[in-house]
Amino acid sequence: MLGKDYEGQDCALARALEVVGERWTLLIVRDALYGVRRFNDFQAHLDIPKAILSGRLNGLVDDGIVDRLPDPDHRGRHLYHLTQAGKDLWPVIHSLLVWGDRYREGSCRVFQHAGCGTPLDDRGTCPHCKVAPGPDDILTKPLRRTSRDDPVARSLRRPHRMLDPVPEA
Amino acid sequence: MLGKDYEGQDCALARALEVVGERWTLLIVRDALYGVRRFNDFQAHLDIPKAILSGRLNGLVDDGIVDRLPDPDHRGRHLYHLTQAGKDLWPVIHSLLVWGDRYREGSCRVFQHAGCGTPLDDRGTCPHCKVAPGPDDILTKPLRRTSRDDPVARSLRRPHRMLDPVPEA
DNA sequence: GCCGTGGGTCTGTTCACTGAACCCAAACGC
DNA sequence: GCGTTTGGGTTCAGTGAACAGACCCACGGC
Repeated sequence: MLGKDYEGQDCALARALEVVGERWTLLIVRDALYGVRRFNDFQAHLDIPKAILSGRLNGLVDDGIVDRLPDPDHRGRHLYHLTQAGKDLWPVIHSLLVWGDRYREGSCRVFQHAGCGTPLDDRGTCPHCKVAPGPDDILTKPLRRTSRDDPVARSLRRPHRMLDPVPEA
Repeated sequence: MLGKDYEGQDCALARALEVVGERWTLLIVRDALYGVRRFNDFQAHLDIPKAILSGRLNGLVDDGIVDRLPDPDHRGRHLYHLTQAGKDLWPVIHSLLVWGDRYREGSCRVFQHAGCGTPLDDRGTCPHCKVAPGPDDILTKPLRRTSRDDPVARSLRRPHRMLDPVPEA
């Protein structure tokens, strides 16, 4: 995107959008929250050109949203996983999911507090425990079968805890 | 943006980003929440090329985020104001503001519940009343002087209720 | 009539997104 | 050993969006 910055805007919103406002970036963060960690899995699940994915992951590493670690099972490969700053983007993703669910198309997933199983409300809080759990304390499961059929989509059909790594295909 | 859609993504997040994921769009919605309604005011406050602003406003009207009404004071001009779907983007804006505040730069504004004056917490709820007020029930005021000096920025230096129209320059 | 202003549209340049091709190192089949 | 596949990229040309600036038209003031 030409000029991804918003120089003149003295505003925290503009600063946040400079990091996550580019095309694909929030979808990558969403997948990372779902537990995707391998380059190939992102690519398979997002249908994103490799050059763009590579650039976005580098940018997210530079911006401190994601850490790049060597993959212990495969020399020369990497695992990308969210930093605390990345995990703290969950409220952003969740509020967009809620809005899209209400005004565009029904959601395909439900999110519930891992501690008690209660579905989260629109503000991301557990109505039972009165807390706003972070992603590592949330279970998600699909509401319906989606149209995708890649290895990541297949793993995500089973209920699982957010941030839990998706198994290798 | 070439291909603003995310066809293969069967997900409410992708649908939401198809509406508000383009450059400038969320900043326009932010200004609309602050009470900006005139084409010229958006342009002055955002430093956005007129062609882009025109395109974005048309897109937002098409997507049902904004209504275009004739300006009763100036024949031939329009006022853009948020629909309910647009006002419901407030949680998205707020969560991005909170994230940008924490990880990028300190916020320049504070938001408080109009009913009781209590500042909102990070989830957008009023800790005193235990409700999540909509934008028409929120007061905002600047925390510090910003670097901008256009007519809209000057009006926004005074505390005011969100969605209240900014006065004509 | 003339000028200034609001709200655009048009134009040419720059630059990001895209798919396809290419590359290299490691793992695998035999 | 050797050829092939796979992962994780980089490079390339084509396309279309973003941008600044020029232009345009309707209205109001004088």
